[in-house]
Amino acid sequence: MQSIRDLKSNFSGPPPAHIAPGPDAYLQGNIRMFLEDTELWTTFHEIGTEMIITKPGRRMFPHCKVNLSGLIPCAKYVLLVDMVPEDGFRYKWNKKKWEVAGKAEPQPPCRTYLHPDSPAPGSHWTKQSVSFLKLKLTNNTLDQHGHIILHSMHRYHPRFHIVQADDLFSVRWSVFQTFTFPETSFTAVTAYQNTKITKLKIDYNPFAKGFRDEVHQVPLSHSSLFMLMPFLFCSSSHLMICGSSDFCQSSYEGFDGEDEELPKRKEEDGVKEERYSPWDAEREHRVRTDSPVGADTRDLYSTEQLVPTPASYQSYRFHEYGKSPSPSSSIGSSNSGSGRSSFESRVPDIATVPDHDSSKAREVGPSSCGPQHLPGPQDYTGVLNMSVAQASKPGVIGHHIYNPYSTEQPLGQWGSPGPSQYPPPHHLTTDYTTQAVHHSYHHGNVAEWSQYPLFSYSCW
DNA sequence: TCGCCTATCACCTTTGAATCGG
DNA sequence: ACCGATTCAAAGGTGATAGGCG
Repeated sequence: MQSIRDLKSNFSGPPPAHIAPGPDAYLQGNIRMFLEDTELWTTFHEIGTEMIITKPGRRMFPHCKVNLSGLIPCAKYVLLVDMVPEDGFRYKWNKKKWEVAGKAEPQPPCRTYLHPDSPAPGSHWTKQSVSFLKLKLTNNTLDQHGHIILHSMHRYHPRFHIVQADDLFSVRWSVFQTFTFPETSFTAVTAYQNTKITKLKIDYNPFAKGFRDEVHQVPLSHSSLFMLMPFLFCSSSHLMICGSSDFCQSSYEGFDGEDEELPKRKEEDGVKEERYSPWDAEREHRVRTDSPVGADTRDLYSTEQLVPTPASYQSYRFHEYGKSPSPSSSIGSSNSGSGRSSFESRVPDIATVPDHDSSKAREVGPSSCGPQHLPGPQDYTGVLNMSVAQASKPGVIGHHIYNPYSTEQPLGQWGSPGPSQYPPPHHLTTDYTTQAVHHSYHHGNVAEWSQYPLFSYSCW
């Protein structure tokens, strides 16, 4: 068993010379993405992460922060994040636990958050962690600020896309990779439902410091918590062995007690083996019973690169993603190195809020790759619309085209796709903690692009 | 009545400009 | 003139709360 810490050391930096592949090999699968603050995410996930959504937009906490490696230093990349519904349900908080409250509402306008540094050379993305701090969530379907629009009382998880592209013109022709982290799933709410989540937010979010109870104040600040990360990783690494769902299945009631110790004290328990999401049990149940999608339907890894985490998520991954409509399927693509799947596309509404961070990115000094020309703010609105038009031409079909969504599994997956819509689940290697599965995505069908709005407003 | 949403509030952190001293 | 450290105010993020709405 290998802990995430080990994995990090294994994967950080460029590949060793003796296995050093050519540039194409970089494209073929050496890109690694690691979620930072995994302990914090896991702490929330164990209880059932909730994210406040408001009309003006609310930041996430914890916020998404990732480390990247395996990028070509000289090549430019674009980083994107979108939010994928976990399932086709609406939930309600009933007596200290989440319950299904019916079918999900129609999908809100789909938006993708573009990291303000994009595009930037690989050296920029890899030299430091990449933060999506300023990503905001909103429930305002008429939002004009480029925030990601979600439905309250619905469950989502962020999906990270990295695209090798010199500019946003070429994003859609480029190979992209998608990463998800199971512990980042959350329920969008307009007001916190679980008081334990509220406590965690207050304890760990510096902006909420004013609400901390001085008597029971957290001894560890957010930052100091992660000073202990190596120890915490050691503890949690035990939990990676989670082959059977029975082992990991939990009773959510275990978290119901109001005065229960917060997970921040988990280091006291050292090797607490039963760490799980409160969703696990319910998911398992739903999969077997009332899931409208079907339990064993799709190849989750054909479209997303699930990143192993220190916690025990494996138990439900197959079930979860087997029924989850989020990732698209890719018939015949999958793990064959040359596999190029054919996708119908759904064009995301790419948007980001103006951010001074982008100016920081442009301050990146010249790298060994020679002068970098990080573009200033540009109006890509027309740019990408034009790209859509061009993409519709038959002549460009052969290009690698970015396609986070497919209509096989459109992002608006609220309709209940029949099980036959998805190929059988792909069988993973049993130990995927040692090597992440890589997939590149390519467009095959671009005709649909024009159906979807792209940059309905300019927010650069 | 209930569940959810929204506006407002006080408290806090973050950020950047202004100032000062070496 | 330059640079780094410090100070301070404005901007913005936070959960709590009361009230509105269907």
